[in-house]
Amino acid sequence: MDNKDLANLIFPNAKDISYYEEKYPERNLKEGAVVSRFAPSPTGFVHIGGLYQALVARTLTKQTDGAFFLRIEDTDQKREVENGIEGIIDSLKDFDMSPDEGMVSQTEEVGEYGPYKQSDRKEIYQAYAKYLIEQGKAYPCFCSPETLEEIRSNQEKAMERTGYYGKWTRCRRMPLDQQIEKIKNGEHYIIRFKSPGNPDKKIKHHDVIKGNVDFPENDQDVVIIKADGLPTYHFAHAVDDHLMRTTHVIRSDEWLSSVPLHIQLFMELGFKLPKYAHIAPIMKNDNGNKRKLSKRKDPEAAVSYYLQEGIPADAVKEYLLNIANSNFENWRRANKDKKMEEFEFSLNKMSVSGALFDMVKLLDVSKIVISKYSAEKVYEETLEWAKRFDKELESLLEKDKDYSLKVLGIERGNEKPRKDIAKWSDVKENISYMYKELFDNSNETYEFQKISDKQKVKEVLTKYIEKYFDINDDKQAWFDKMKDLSEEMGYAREVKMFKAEPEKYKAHVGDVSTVIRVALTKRHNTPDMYEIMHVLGADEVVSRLKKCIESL
RNA sequence: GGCCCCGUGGUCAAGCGGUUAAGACAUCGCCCUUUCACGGCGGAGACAUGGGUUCGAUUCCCGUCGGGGUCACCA
Repeated sequence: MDNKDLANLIFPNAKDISYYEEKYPERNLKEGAVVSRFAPSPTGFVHIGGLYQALVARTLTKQTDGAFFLRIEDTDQKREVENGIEGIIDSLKDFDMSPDEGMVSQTEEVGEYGPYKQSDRKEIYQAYAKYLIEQGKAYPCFCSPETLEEIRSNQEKAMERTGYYGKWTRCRRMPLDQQIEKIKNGEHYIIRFKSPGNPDKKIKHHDVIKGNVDFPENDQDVVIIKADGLPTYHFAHAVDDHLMRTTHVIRSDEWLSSVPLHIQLFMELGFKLPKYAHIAPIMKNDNGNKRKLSKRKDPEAAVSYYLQEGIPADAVKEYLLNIANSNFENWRRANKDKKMEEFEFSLNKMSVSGALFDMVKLLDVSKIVISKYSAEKVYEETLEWAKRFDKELESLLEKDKDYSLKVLGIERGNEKPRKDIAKWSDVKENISYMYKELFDNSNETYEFQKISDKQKVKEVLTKYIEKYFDINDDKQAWFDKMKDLSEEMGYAREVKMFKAEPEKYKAHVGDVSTVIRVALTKRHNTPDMYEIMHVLGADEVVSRLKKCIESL
């Protein structure tokens, strides 16, 4: 009787690990190619932090002609959510970040290193667990949850570290025949790793992001195969990332403290250790305290939130890239028209501690991204958003596409485009006055500013219609007439003149144009009025101005 | 509590023993031949703290304080 008999008793059908080692050979990639992955659990929506990790991993693999795959970590079936996998795949697609290999739907996958869903890899984990048992590096543990609880409370009483380790273990040194007998008797058990570690010794580890970190060696006999036959995270990580030939494990820094365990697992399994990059999570300020963005409390934790709000995926990615490598911003300013993929991303420039999520900054990034879009692109994107979230806007845009393109094209496509759209949900409010039906039915009122005396307003508008308005004027002529009108009314034709002698003039050309602007749009803030008039057309301009006069 | 990580303006951050301590967002002025925006110029605003080491510390070491992570048959 030896460990081999025990291993055979526990996993009689498991293959020899050499089968898998041959089946999943080293990838044939060029020197320096990064193989990395996004490995979420299908337990709900994709978290912005998950997208962040995926973006970092994917960017790196793209940059080095490596491979980026999606692995589904569904070893905890209790927490699994319906259509969880589809949700993840769709979210990645929404952000144009689909993986090169891995799951492509709830049940299908592509790639040579699968299965990419852990629950489909049961036999693989068992083969490696069997291997460990044969080597005497893992053992069956018969402790019940109650026993474990008892151990824990004893440890607490004795003021010692909690866990299943060293002298506290019950099954670690159980004689072989006793183990076999218990199994034959049908007792329940799980498989534990027999840790060779000594916590008095330190291990040095270099993390690509965190730098050098020293830890005591792991001495916990963690469970590697659970009662349901599925592996725990730690074991699955070691087996999968080895067999899938991952070069860089890029994950959230909550895993940093299990690195000693993972290193040990890789060593005992005879695997080559991948590089680790532990990313600090994106935080939120909560009453002066930092905390992780929470799925429960923060709507902005879900990536779907950004799409709902109408923030372009590109903007979210640029913002995230900004957090990841702060020199991205400078690069972006210097390379306005390049694709963000051309930015040379660097893992070790990533911040060691977690950044606070800044919606204001995101929106600023988004404004810049959108300002560079053509009218067509804005039209298409807004329409796509409206189809899902704003039916009224959808029909408004579709009713007269050419007109909508003109509206969205105002002050766009030039050197200094406007930056007043941060998200698609801003668009309707932004352009509604340009649509006759919305303008006519709006309950906004005419709010005049400096020149607000009814008689004066009426005079400005009447004179403008009768004497100065001509849709065929070029911009300079149009503006000169605005000045002429100001002068005729006794106001300053130049702002400078007004500033020099405010008492003499009472108002200036800007105030006059504001009167016309308000009459035309009921707004104080609008893009260039000359362009607006041209998009509206002469008839509509005159009709709006007359309507305003009547209302006075 | 044990172990580990972190601490530069409101936020994101450069900096790596000698700097007027960058830059971006936000904020406040001013300017830019109409408003707003864009753009330009300028202002205010920071090295958590106490000890060392050093001719000299934001940079190195230790303590304190503060923040975060982790200690499951969850990932």
